[in-house]
Amino acid sequence: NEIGIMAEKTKLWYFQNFNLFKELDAATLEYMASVSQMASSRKREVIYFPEESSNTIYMLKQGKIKISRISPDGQTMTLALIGPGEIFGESAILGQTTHENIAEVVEDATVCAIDKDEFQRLLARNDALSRTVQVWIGERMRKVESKIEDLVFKDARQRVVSFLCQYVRSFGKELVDIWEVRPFLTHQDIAELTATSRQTVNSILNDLKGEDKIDFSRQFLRVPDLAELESLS
Amino acid sequence: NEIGIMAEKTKLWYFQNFNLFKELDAATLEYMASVSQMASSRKREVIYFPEESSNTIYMLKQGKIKISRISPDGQTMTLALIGPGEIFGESAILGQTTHENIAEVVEDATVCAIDKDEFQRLLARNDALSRTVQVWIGERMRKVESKIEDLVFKDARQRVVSFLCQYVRSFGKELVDIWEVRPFLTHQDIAELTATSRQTVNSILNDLKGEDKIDFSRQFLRVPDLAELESLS
DNA sequence: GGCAGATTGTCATACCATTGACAGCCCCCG
DNA sequence: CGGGGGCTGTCAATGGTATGACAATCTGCC
Repeated sequence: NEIGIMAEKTKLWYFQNFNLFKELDAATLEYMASVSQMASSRKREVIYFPEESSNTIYMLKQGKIKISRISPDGQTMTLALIGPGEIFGESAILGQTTHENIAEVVEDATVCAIDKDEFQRLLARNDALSRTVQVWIGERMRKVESKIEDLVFKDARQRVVSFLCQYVRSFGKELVDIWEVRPFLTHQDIAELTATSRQTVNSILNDLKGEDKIDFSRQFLRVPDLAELESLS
Repeated sequence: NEIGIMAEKTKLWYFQNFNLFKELDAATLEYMASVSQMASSRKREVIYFPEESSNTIYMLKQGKIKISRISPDGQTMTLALIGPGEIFGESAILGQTTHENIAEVVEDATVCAIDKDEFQRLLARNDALSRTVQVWIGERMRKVESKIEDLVFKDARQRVVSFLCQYVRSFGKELVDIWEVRPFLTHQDIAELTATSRQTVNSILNDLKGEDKIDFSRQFLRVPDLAELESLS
């Protein structure tokens, strides 16, 4: 990893703008800045591997991270995409001693790392933070459960549509009634996120383009009517 | 629900034997007993429905509960089976205001209910409990993620086998090298737990019986060599 | 500016598992 | 003790999706 140690002030500034920590007092933020480490990673770098011991909590300042698993025979599935302002590696504070997932950078990232024991101590001392983290874990749980629901109840097309909507909502911008995200993912990435095959993603995407539900190139994805698209999932 | 209010002493005794609360001090246990309510429910009763507001944490003393979801067109899938000593309805402390799942009794149960705010207060005051609950949430997260893994990587047979192993390990007893659980579930139940169809479960189960990997009737399930069975999943 | 590697497009084939339909069985309840 | 509702067994038909193969296209890099 290409580690760049940042000045305390920069880190503090980052924390102040971290939406998860909005309600924390200045002293706590300063303390967090002092015990954490900030680093930059480029696309395709891996933050942690399965089996690695998990003793760090990560906070993503910018970029995108994907959390995935690989089966014994090499198939890959992606559990989640992490965006700016989100935490990952949370299994460390949830009693797991080793990682079961792989965290890989998909878009050049700035990541802040904090030791899990240090974080535990903060949690114990700070009720507001503790509550915030609880809610955030709940959010993660909700997402994972709804992923199961999608896998069981929906077919490939609905899963892809459902993913596109979430993707646009999480990472896109609304510009005069049209939602846009950039850069767009490869079909392979989407296949791993939706538990389908590359070829299936390709044909679904082109069908949707033919129906004018979406427009895309390798650089961007645009959705003229997000509500309409969501109704298809 | 057939509610039987129990004497404080009985409730206290229950908590002392609740494995999640092993490390708590006597005063905390007494307090919990005083603010909680114990009730009995019979098979097929529902503890909570989707959309219902979630403001209670439940602890299961005896029996079995299934946590499931129903799709708009009526298909059912089961996320988890809860056994004695486990908590459910945890979404309440994870910031969800309403339930998304349905909790249904599958084997006559004794359930202890505690208000979520009361529980939050306990968590804030008691670090040991807080940590215990964190770890337990982590365990739940691990199970849910591994359910996704099964759905994506494994075929129907492997999923059923994998479920049988978990089921036997969680709810069975080892008697002279043979594992046994009773009562056994219906094929429909297993289908909902493994995201397959009733007919598929039936044929897989009979195949396994033919290969002498398992033995079962409507009353029981026996596994002569659990390690061997596990190797098939 | 052009070439190599990655990505996208398209098709035919194969197959796992769902669906529906129906017969037989068990077990409980009247 | 007999009937009926739920559960189990079995089969044929169907279909959604994976897979493999290959061509066309793009993109970044030398």
